[in-house]
Amino acid sequence: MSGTALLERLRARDWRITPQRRVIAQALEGDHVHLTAEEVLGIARGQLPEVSLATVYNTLNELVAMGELQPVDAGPGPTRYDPNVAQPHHHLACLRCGELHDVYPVGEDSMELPRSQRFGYQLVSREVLFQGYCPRCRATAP
Amino acid sequence: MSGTALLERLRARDWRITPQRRVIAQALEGDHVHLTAEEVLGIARGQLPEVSLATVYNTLNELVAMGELQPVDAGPGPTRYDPNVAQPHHHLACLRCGELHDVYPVGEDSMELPRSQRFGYQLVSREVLFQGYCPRCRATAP
DNA sequence: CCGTCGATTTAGAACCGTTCAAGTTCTGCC
DNA sequence: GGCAGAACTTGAACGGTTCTAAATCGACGG
Repeated sequence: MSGTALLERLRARDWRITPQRRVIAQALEGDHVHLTAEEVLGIARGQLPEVSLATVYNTLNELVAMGELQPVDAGPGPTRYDPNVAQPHHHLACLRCGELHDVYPVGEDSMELPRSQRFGYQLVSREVLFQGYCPRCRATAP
Repeated sequence: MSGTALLERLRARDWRITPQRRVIAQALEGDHVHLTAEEVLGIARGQLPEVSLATVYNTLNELVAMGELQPVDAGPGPTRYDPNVAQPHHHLACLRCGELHDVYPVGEDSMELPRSQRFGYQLVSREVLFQGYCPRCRATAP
């Protein structure tokens, strides 16, 4: 349920929308998308061939800083970026190929960190990551 | 509560214990230790100056593969290695400096992934990571 | 003992993902 | 048009990890 929600939110923030930023943001639209920087570059170049990798990284980092994108480090390989920041959810990752799914476990999420366990930290987020082997990887090797 | 439990477990597995592997395993002893590969190298070299970084990585990877060590990727910087694999626990990491603590939240841990959310994966582990800013980093900058 | 074979270690090069630096181009404003 | 600042590009640099080739070690059989 989005359309171009991301772009609209960025406009609402008075964020300067350049052609490069627009195609990068469009590449990220969607609720179950977990692209790497290189994949974003590939998609963006389909629309605007002269986009550079550095701009992709710059833009991704800005989106992360403004909370519109969540970086997910799971398993091997490059960071993946999750544009679904509205709905709280967890991730399921393949330890072998790095494939990533959104998951919504049942019956929990009272899980808070008691003050005695916070070590004086200012808490920002909680990440839950389930790890395993996807059917494909399970088939092609032990 | 350990002593040289790790080394003993490794012996029990018929794992060949060389001087290098021994000093590396000794560097990892402890329940609240979260060393990086470089830190392990430093400690190991205190006992055996000619240990190489490649051997540290080889050994760490073998320990991870046999389930005696858990790699923790949190925040920036290099992977940290957690020898506390007996007690299930979570982690609290500083987003700025990468400092890592073990935490034991209260009242939860029924959190299972229902079959309908497993996507055919063979599940191996669940990681919970709390992220924030440690008191020191909070003091020295916004 | 000696030679051989496989496992382990080493130094250094290679690799990958990401960031940085320097110069260029674009945008909006006067 | 001209200026200032932001954004972009290219390519080099960087940090962490893995790979490669060669040296070394240990166990075993002859």
